[in-house]
Order: sequence, then structure tokens, then C-alpha cells
Amino acid sequence: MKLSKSSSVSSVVSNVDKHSTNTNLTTLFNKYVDKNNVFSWNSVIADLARGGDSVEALRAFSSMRKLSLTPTRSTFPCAIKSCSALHDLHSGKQAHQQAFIFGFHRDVFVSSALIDMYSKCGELSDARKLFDEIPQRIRNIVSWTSMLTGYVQNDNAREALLLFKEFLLEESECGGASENSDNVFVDSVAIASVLSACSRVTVNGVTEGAHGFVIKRGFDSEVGVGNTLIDAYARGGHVDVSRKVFDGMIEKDAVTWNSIIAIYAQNGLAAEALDVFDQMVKSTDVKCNAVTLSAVLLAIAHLGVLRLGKCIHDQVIKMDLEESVIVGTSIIDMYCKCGQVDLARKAFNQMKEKNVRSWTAMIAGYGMHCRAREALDLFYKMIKAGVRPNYITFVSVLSACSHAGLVQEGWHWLNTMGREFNIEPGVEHYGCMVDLLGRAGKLKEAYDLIEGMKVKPDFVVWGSLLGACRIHKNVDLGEIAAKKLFELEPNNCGYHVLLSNIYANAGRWEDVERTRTLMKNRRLAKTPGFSLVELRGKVHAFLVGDKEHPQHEKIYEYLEELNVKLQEVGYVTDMTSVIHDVDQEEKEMTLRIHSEKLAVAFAIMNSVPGSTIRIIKNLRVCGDCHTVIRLISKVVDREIVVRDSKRFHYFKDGLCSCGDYW
DNA sequence: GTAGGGTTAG
Repeated sequence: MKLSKSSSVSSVVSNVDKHSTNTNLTTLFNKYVDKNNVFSWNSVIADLARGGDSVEALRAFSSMRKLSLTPTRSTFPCAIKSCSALHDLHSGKQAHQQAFIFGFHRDVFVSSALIDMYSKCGELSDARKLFDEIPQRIRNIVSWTSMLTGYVQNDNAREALLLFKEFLLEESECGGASENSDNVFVDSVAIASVLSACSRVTVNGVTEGAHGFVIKRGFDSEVGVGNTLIDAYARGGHVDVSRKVFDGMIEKDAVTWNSIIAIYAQNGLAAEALDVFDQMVKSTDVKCNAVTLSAVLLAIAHLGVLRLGKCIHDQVIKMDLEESVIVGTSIIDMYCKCGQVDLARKAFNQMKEKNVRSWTAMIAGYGMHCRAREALDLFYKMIKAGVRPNYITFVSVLSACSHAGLVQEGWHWLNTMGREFNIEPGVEHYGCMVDLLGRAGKLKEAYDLIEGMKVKPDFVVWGSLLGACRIHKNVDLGEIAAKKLFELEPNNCGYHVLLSNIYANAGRWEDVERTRTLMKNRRLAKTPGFSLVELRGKVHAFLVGDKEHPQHEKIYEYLEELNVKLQEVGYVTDMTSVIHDVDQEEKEMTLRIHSEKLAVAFAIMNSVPGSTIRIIKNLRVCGDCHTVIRLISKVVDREIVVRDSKRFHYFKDGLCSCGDYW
């Protein structure tokens, strides 16, 4: 695994963008002077709205109205825009009413702002009504774009594209003849919106087609268009094409850099994300901002490299971005995923402004650290604080219950979320609940829950059941779950392995053999497991049965020594995690060389006695490794923290924080 | 004199 040089990351210092200090009415009035002049008010409202200070903009609008000044047509668009930004339908409707009273509701600027406001507040049919009421002779590209974006933002990309088709027809028919012919041609903003729609329809090749249109119309050198193309290709799973677009852009702004960094981070390509960040820091014509650091923190969270995370946290403080909700939430997430849930809580407590995502990140953090009680306590606090939980919050709550085996609590929230919070359980919530029931041994209940689901069960749901069937040795339900999984993900061999383990457990060797042959014939390969361990600032990566690491021979020798000690405390190799295909001795070898064991051994050999060992694994830790690491923690008297793909395990004195329940 | 639509985030 290639990692970016951390030294250059810490040199970010010199190239930073202090976030703009909040403008306020007093400073603005000093700038525009005349309080009794409508135009002065218009400028103030516009400045505030443009600067993103929507609350102040609306306050200014209302102050102006209290002075009984008569608004002009230019007063409304910015006031309405501020309502859109705040998703404040109530104020939006009031502004609409006032625009009507003063006779500006037919103004095309006002109409476009209103269309945008209604769609951002989720009132798409009201937006469409206003759009249809605009006479064709004054309807321009902004009106079209507002409506188009409305569809995209309300998850109706197909309708957006149909509308664009209609637009193109009008553009070709009356583009030259209309009285506002200058405004009826497609522009770069409209194109960006269309590209965004393309990336959200599930049909292949739409983005590629639109890209062709972009080039034909000569918009390919526009930064905004390029930025949207980068995003569109990534949404379609073509991260490599995103990178090509990025590399081909002559002009790049902060959004361009942030987009590619975020894409890498979201797709698990953390090293690439950090590499691009490094280049961004070195480039002189663009400065990183809150969004940049948020994306970088996501990459670091993925890697679990605490030292780098702390480095970026320092950077956040230097850049005076501590009060940014976006950055604050990313810091919480980073600390949780780097195993420092208490540092995360400290950062959480220090946040002045918290939104639903900040609370959710902290709840999820407690969940993955098996601190379900704290997760639920925080959830109650959140509700008490008047913050409305969202879909993801409930996923985090149920997942916390699942990690801790809280069946009652799980049932309670699954049943209550729809009734009390108007959020219908989705496939992720059922996934957690099936996992929870399954691992608690309530397999029949889990299966019945799946059968009664209102949404189509996905691979997570069936995968949870299959996993539970392995733990509780249920062949019948295991076969049902596996059959569904083979249909849903025919190329994932993990399910074949699991089913095979279930057969092995039941002594059904013929079925084991059959599964194995099937895998061989379909050439299904197992995702290779790897583990990371950070030692004195350097990250060491280990693969299954690694023979690449310079110390590998010593590591294997040490593992042999450890094995003897483990057997003295009663350890017997658990064979069920391995396909029954080799003789006993060979099987033991296969097990022993799982990457997490190598990483643990390496870390014990090379670190200060008594220090905590931190490992990150890309897959779930297997049963045997779990037992071994648990016992190692006792034998060598070390605390060992393992982050697997699902959660954290804290091993100490021969016990694990998960209570062997995971 | 002043005005409306897009792309990056947890």
C-alpha cells in the first residue's frame, strides 16, 4: 500500500484560506450608507445572500419592510434565494405573498427564484405550476435551469432530462426569434445541471453522451462544467475517467480539487486522495478550505492513521476552521475510526454548532466501539435538544444495538421510527435488525422479519442471516440465504465460503466439496485480507500469508513461539473458518497466517513493551484470529485494538470488548 | 445603481 509522505501534509501551513469573517448589517451599512434608500437595502440583502449569510439577509429584508420602504423588483430575488438556502418554506411563502402584493410575482427573476425556493423546500408541484405560468416570450435559460434543478434535487433526474429535451426543442425553434433570444440558449450553468441529472439516471452511457454535447457546444473548458463532469463520471463508477477529466482541465478551482479528493476518499482510495491533496497544497493558484479538509479527514479515517488525523486537526485549528460544522463532524468521524472515541467526544462537546450529522457521527462512533449505552444516551440527548433524527441516525442507533446485542432496544426503535419520526425503515435498518436477531440466535425471527419486509432485501440483509447461520450452525436457513445471495452477487465468493463453512460445521463434506468445485469452476477468488499497523509514523501492510515484508521470517518464528504459549493456556485451533480441503496440519498453517496475526506479531516485536497495539483490517476478523488475539493480549500483557470492516475490538487480559459477540 | 439557476461536504 502506497501512502503519501506525511511530512508534506504537515507543511500545509503556508497555503491556507482564512474563512471569511461573518459580515453583519453594521459593516454593510457603513459601506452602503443610506438606510432610507431602497437600493441600499437591496445591495445589503444581495451581499448577504451572496455571501451565504441567509439568516442575516432575511433579517435585513424584514427590517426594511418594518421601515415601510417600498421594495423594488430587485429586492425579491435575493430575499427568496435566502429562503431557499434555509429550506424555509414559511418565509418563502411570505416573500411570495409580498411579491404578489407589490405586483412583481410575474417578473421572470422573481419567478425563477420562487421555482428554486419551492423545489428546494420539496414542493415540486408548486414549482412546476409557477414554471408553466411563465409566458414563453419571457421564459429564459434561468427559468428552465431552476425547474430542471428542481427535478434533480427531488430525485427525479429522468423528468429533468425530459424537460431538457423540451428545452432543446424550444431553443432550436424560436431561439433566434424570441424577444429575449439572448437568454434562451443553453449556458454553462444549465449544462452543469443537466450533467448532474445524467449521473443520477441509471441508464449507462448517458453521461458520455452529454459529454459529447458539452464538447460540441464548446463548454468543455468551463471550470464549472468540468467539475460536474468529474462528479458525474465518479457517480457512474468511472473514477479513472474523472481523473482524466481532472488532469485535462486547464483551469482548476477549489471545487475541482475538492471533488477529486472527495471522490478518492469515498471510493476507498485514501492514498490517492492524500496524494492529490499534497499537490493542491503545493499549487499556488488555489487554496484549500473547509470542504478540502473534510474530504482529507475522510480519507484518513479510512486509513485509520491517527497521527495524520491529528496533523490535520492541528491544521484545522491553524486555519481557524474549528467552528465549521462540516469540519467538526469530519473530525469526530476521523477520531472514531482511528479508535479514539473519547477524543471524538471531546471534539463533539467543543462544537458550537451541531447538526443532525454531527450527532449521528458521534452515535455511530459509540456504536462501532461497542459502547451502545453511550450511543443510546446521546441519541436521547439529541432528541431532547430538538434535533430531528434522520434515516442515517436510525441506522447508527440500530447498528449500535446490533453490536451490543440489545434485541429489545432494537425492536423498539425499528417499530417506533416510522410512527414517531415519520421515517419508514429502509433496507439498512432491516439489515441491522436481521444481524441483531441472527447473532442473538433468533434465526427464525430474523427470517420472518425478512419475509415481512416492505422493501426488497439486499445482500446485506441476506448476508447477515447467512453469517448468523454460520455462528448458530443452521444449515437450512443458511442454504436459503446463500441461494438469494448467489442471485444478488454472483461474483462474490465470500458467500460460497460461508456456506461451505456451514456445511463443514455440520460434517456435510460432500456439500463442502461441491461448493468448492463450483467456486473453482467459476474462477471466484477470495478478496485478499490485509492488515495495517502504524509504527513510529510508518504504516506497515500485511497480506494473508505475507512473504514480502522484510521481517517475515522472524515474524513466523515469533508466531510459532506464541502458539506454544497459547496452547499452554488451552488454545485449540478453530477450523471452521477454513474450507475443509487440506489435512489438519496444513489447515492450521493456513489459519495462522491471516494478516491480522502477522500484524499483531510484528507490532509486539517492534514496539515498546506495554504500549497499545493498533491494527486495521479490511475484512471482518475471523473467529480463530479473534480467539488468538484475545489470548495473545493475556500472554504478552498488551492491549490490542483491532478495527475490522465493521467495528472495533479492544483486547485486554484475554477478553474482548465485544464479549465475543460480533 | 440593485436581481434569479449549477458543480465540492459529514
